[in-house]
Amino acid sequence: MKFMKIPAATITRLSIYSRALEAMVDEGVTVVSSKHLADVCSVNPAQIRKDLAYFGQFGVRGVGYFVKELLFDIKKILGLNKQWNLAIVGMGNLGCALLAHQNFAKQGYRFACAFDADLMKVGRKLATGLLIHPVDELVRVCRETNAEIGVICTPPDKAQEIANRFLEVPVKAILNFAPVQIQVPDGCKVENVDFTVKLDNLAYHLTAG
Amino acid sequence: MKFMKIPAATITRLSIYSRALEAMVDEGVTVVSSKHLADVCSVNPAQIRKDLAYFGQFGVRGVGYFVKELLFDIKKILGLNKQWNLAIVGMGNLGCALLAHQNFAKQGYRFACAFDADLMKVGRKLATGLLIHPVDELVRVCRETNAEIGVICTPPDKAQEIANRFLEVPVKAILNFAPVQIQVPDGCKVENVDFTVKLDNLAYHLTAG
DNA sequence: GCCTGTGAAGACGTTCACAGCA
DNA sequence: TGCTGTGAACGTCTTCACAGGC
Repeated sequence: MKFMKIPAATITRLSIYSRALEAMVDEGVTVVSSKHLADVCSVNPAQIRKDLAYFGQFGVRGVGYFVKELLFDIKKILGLNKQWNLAIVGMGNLGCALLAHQNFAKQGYRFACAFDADLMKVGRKLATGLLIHPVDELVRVCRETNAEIGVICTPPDKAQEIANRFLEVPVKAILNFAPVQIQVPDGCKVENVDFTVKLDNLAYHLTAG
Repeated sequence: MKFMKIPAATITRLSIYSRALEAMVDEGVTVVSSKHLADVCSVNPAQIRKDLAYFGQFGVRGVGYFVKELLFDIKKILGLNKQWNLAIVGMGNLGCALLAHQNFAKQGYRFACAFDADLMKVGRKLATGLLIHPVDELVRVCRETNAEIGVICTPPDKAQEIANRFLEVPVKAILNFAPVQIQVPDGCKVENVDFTVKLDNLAYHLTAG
């Protein structure tokens, strides 16, 4: 396949495929067809083949895909063959829950440093042994700990300011849990995680759909 | 505008517009143009006008939109002119953080009941005064408390089972925080909130550009 | 002049359908 | 025969460009 633009949705699906493949490895499944993987991931089989085709040829005609190999290849495509250092800002309920969450570590994400604006929280040590730094030290500590991805768990009115500090580091990828659209220049990528937006979708569905 | 299918993305954006409009109300802004709102929401102005056009005419030519009115209309479209009752399952770090989170209440979402499989947690009262019920009682308690939207914060291997119980109630909308694709019949809508997928997107961006 | 509302054009992503190969 | 890989067809969403109206 020629060089072509890869849809953002393809990357999202690759991530979902990898999750499903991991489960299959655990279950001892060794070979999977696009049809079977499609059923598990609730997508069209052709979609899976096309998604993979952007990056090469991974299957065997008449057979399917070898689960372990495909998982390895997808993780490599996504850049998950290394550990990523996260910097988290805002140690409220949500921030602390994220730190304690097991899934991150399992996927190769590691919290390298934590920050809060509240001086009552600064200096406190978290269960993981991580120290809470004041926001003022964000740039310095992020550089020292090689933070590559910023996680924003602050109230919405503080999110842009934190993003600006991340840009200064520079951190070029931000996971934003605050319900605002953050403005960043090209070269920095923001992903938003917004529960309320999802809930609103459900409310709309229940109301109109 | 004729009857036409409304893109899912439109609903998501309406939710984002409403957030921006709320901020504008707080700031005392009374009129906004599609251009201005577009800047704040990082979208194309024509997109906003088209999104709104699916539902009617809300603006004044040569002027723009009245902030308060537009906010009211969008909330009505989304079905946010009522309170929605949530049922949450899985009172781990994340589940508890969600319960404590302020944003839900502010948008008209209310936790009506909570569940956990761990019998050590069952019977405990949460800070909000909400009692943790055993999962066995899900169907009954959801019916009694008029739960309309189910929130799944369990480990992935339990998510489908919980979804099945929700379907029994029946709860026709599910917000799923577990990193698996849940299978549901038509008539039930699932929205997934998956941090790891978002992080994988960022990792890919940092790796491949 | 300015900004909304909207048909038409364009870009993009998904699905089909079949050729190619084990 | 069975399943992948892929160009072509299709459908959907977004953007343009301008008519309509304050």
